[in-house]
Amino acid sequence: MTQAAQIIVDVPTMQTNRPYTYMIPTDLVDAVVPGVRVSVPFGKGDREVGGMVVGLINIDQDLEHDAVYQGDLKPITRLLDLVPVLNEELLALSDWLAQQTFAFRISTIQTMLPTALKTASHKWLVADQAIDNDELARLFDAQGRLDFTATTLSESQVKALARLQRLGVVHATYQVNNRAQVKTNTWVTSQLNEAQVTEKLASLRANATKQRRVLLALSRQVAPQPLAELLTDARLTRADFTAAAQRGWVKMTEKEVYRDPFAQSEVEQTTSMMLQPDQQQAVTAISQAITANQATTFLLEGVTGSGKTEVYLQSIAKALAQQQTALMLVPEIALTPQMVKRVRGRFGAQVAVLHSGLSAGEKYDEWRRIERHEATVVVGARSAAFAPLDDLGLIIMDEEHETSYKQSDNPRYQARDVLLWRAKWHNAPVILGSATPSLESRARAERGVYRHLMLPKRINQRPLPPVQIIDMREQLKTRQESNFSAALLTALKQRLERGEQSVLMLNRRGFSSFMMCRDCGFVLKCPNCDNTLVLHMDSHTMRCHYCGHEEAIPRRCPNCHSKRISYYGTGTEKVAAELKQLLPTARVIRMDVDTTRRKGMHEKMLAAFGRREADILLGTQMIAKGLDYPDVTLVGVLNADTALGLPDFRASERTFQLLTQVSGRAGRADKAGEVMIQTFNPDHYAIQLAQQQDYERFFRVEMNLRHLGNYPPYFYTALISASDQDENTAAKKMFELADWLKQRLSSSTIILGPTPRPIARIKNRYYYQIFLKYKQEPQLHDALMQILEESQHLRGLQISIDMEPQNFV
DNA sequence: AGCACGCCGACT
DNA sequence: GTCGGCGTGCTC
Repeated sequence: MTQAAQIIVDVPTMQTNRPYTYMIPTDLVDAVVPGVRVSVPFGKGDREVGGMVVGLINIDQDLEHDAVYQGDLKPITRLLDLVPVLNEELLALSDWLAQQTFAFRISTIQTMLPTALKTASHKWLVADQAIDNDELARLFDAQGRLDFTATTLSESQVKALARLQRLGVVHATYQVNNRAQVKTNTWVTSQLNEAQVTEKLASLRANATKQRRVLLALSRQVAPQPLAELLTDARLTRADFTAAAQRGWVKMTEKEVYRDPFAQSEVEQTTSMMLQPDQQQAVTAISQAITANQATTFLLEGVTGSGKTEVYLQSIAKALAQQQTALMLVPEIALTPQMVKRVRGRFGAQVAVLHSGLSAGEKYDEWRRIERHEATVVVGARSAAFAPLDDLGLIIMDEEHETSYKQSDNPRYQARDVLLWRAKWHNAPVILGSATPSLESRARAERGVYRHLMLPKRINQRPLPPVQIIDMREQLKTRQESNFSAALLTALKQRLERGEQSVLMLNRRGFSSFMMCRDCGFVLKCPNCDNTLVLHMDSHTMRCHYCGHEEAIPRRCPNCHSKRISYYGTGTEKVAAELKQLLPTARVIRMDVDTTRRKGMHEKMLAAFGRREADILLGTQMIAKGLDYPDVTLVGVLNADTALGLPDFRASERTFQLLTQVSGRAGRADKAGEVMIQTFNPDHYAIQLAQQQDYERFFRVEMNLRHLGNYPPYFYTALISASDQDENTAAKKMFELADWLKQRLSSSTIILGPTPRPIARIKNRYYYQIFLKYKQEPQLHDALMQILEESQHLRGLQISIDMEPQNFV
């Protein structure tokens, strides 16, 4: 019986998006199993590429089958893992996900693995003969090797090297690197007993101070100890112990350690809290599903402060009590230490955390703790949906309406769908929690697809803070171009006097500072992308957010040479400057993408605000989530409606969710809070209903509008985009495609477009898109697959497909 | 992706 | 004649 391996190679293209069959060398039989990474020769030049074993076949038995490749098989070169890094479940999930998102299988596999386990393939050129060209010869090192991947070479150099290769002067070798670095600590074990130490000490040369110190250190402790500890107190270096090891005094061993992202923070243990009747009902229903191993999906709808987290925690406890594991997703932004602390406070060291703030090494270590069953509860952002937990008993998605759960680039997956798939695999219930559920989820709850659980009351029984809407149109008539209405300013002053804190939110969605000429209306745009350049005060440049193009801030209008060109719109910097003028004594912390870019800054700033080192916290959307400070009695939204102008059918939903969420931030403890929303659209239903905190009404109104507009949740959506360097080619191809789709799909499907994308040109490529709305379209998957396959033959045209897109810009 | 094959124009 | 330009197709 001869076994061969089915391998997905790390070559992300349409043509190679299928398993390849490789021979298993005799010494690797038994070790090559599905889920291990390997290195294989691929293509004419036998360059080494990474690959993932996804299956084994018996070539003697299956020889007659058409499924088996009939040509000669190449052998696997090398094994990168001794133990599978993906289990059966995750391999199956990667397959399903590739289908769902029209991504390459290797891409979905890579997405599931921590960065440390992504292979990098490396190419070297080796000189076999002397190279007569001096310039080229200099590129090679003393061993006659040239790192082709790492060295930047000019085009002419590449060509010259290619000729040398053809002439047989040099040849190429390849290597697949395994980047997984296991961190180890050195431990020192003394090989001497007390008597021997004394004896050695006596016989030492008088000036052998280092040896003396080593022996003294050893005399203090016989048990093995970490080298680092020995080095702290005794003016010794690693070299001294290496020398001691050579003398046979000690034995040095490497012991694997985890990079612990919690290292510095000790958390206080907490215990279950008493539940309100609504909470109790929810926990009971969820517990029953956990016990019965039912893949029920619960929609847990509860206003801010209604105690959703306690329901999560007690449900997790239930799963753990059953010897099962639990997975909890939270939006990246909410993954502040506060949230992690709450989970860790209840479940201690068995909690693993996965989010983008961790280094590659830390993530890898957390991942291994999960994989080895040392961690049984995982809290993480979107990508943690793939945490390698076995035997899942419960899955939770907090703030399920958050758009960050959908990845915006390939593979464009929706974490919620991944969780529902895994729930089915494990027969485990899912909790989708939110104060303002997405219309999609809420509609499913309505139809009984999900079980609806409600937490309508706030735990402390205190009412939600009063919300006041301030009409900025009035404001504009009296005081010009200010970000602050008289009412908000008065309220801010009041808090200052009383020594209370305020939070100000600037809605940056659909909004940024750009340069506009006050005389001719000229707007500065990117020369590559036609996209408006955004003002960056930190670097004093105008920057394109799509291609990274940067240029100086213009002094005069490039169009009419007027000096009256200045920025338009509002960044937090500008607001902060205005605040300084209006309230010179107020201490302000400004929090936005620019000030929180550095790792850990986000937490630091929030902590400083929590310690009352500032009176006002000014920030973008990122401050809307998760903060809970007792002394905040005023929340102000400077511009509630910037998102409403966006060409996006979810604009109202997003605005409503944001305002509702931020309103919940005021007066959570014993002091009464107040919310002020500044807007130019005071009559808009999203703003009105957010003021009344009336999700139910909003749901009805919005559902009605979605129904009229044939939008989700009444219709499914898909976005096909195509780009080409030539605008006409892109447009022409897309019109053909739309026609073809019209023939192919049912008449109930609505095909919108093709239209140029809102930002039609990015990096000198022109974008066109087709938007599909459909109810039932069994043909759709095949049709889209066919489009992707056929686009391979169209040089230059790139097509991408986004199912249920979240962003249209 | 990256490599080879193959068919055309510009040279030693 | 050959060298090398890029368009085309394949990788177990």
